[in-house]
Amino acid sequence: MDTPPKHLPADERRAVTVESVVTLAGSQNPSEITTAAIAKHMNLTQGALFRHFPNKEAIWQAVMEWVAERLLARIDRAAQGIESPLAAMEAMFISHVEFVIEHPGVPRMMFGELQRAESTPAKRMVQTLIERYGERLHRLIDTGKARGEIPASLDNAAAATLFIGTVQGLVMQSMLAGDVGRMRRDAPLVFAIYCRGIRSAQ
Amino acid sequence: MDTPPKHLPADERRAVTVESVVTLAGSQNPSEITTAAIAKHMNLTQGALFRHFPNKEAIWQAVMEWVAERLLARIDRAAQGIESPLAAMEAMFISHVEFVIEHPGVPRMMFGELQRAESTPAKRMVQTLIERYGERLHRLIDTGKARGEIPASLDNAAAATLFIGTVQGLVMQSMLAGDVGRMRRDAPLVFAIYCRGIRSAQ
DNA sequence: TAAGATAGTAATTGATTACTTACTTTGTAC
DNA sequence: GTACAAAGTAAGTAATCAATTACTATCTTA
Repeated sequence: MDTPPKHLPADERRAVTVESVVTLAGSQNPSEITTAAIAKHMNLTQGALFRHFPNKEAIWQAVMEWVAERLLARIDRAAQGIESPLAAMEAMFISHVEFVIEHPGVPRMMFGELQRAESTPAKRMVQTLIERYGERLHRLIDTGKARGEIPASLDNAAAATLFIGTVQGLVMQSMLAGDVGRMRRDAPLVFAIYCRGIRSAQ
Repeated sequence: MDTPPKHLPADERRAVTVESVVTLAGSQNPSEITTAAIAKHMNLTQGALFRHFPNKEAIWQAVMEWVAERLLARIDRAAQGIESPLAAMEAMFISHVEFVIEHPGVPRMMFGELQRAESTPAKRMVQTLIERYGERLHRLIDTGKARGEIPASLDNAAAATLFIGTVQGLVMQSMLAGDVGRMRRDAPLVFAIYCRGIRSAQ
């Protein structure tokens, strides 16, 4: 047992905090994660958190920054070097699903933030994340059209919406079943339907 | 101004309560709807709510029962009398979207309940709602296969998952944009892609 | 090694929330 | 019209939560 040191530098403590929240969100409703629960999970007193974050909102902002950074890096890496846009989209899809399987709290947190009425920093971070995700999809679809893999008549925005919705449908089914592993099995089947939908002419 | 009577029969008061929650969820995070907010919205004191519901959980249960009943009735009515299964699915899709436009709080509440870790009565109600929704889709897809509209090779479960995910994708885009109305415009475009996906052979 | 900065603890605070209680008003049946 | 039940009010209560405070332990560096 190498117990972690009691005192951590501020940036490391912030990183540990973010990871704790991501972990906790994997097994409970994100809106019910208290600062006390976060502190307990990292063997810290509740008040100590506020040495590193001005308030709870700032914790959530940091968490969503972590998510945006990691997820975009993951799908970019997955699509990298794949010539066919449709194949690249499939790689993005699968890697996104794998990311969610590793971090089941992520979709929970994203839904939770989007539901918020006020425009919090965390919510804005989710919004720009999905914006950037959409940009990547738009580029791939355009390339697909140029290469003749995708009919020019396809509505880009609808195709991008459906792509993200497809991931969400999988996530929701797994939340219902309480079994994230089945996403891995279902993902290729569901993507196959999506793929035929955007490939075939109107 | 015909002010509503101060004293309502218990069942009417419960109905008003449910409608208040649905309305409030349209403009704020469901998990942040307090009993005080519900009472204020219906010009009642907070304590009076507990004359009609044993606790807050019971209020949420009643709300989700309302949602399940209304939504299933709506999509059943939409699909009724339509011979072609694909056309029936489109009618279901559109009517579901219309339902969400009328009650933008509904998807918020459903997401919120599904995220809950514990198995509350409200969460179970959402689960059976989606189960029953899935049964209807399965039946339509089977009929479509029998009639030759849909290839027999199609994976029923994946197609059902994607159908629901498609609605969710639309909902999420509208939550992002803060504009439910655009769902009405995008719905036919997105469904067209889905439809080609399940219609075309592998 | 002394001193200042950094990171931690433990206890407390004020606000909020679901729920309760004692009492009052309103509708209705005889 | 009176009695009784149903429905509502107003003022609580205990619990929970984010944030603060006063103090302590631990690093770092001159």
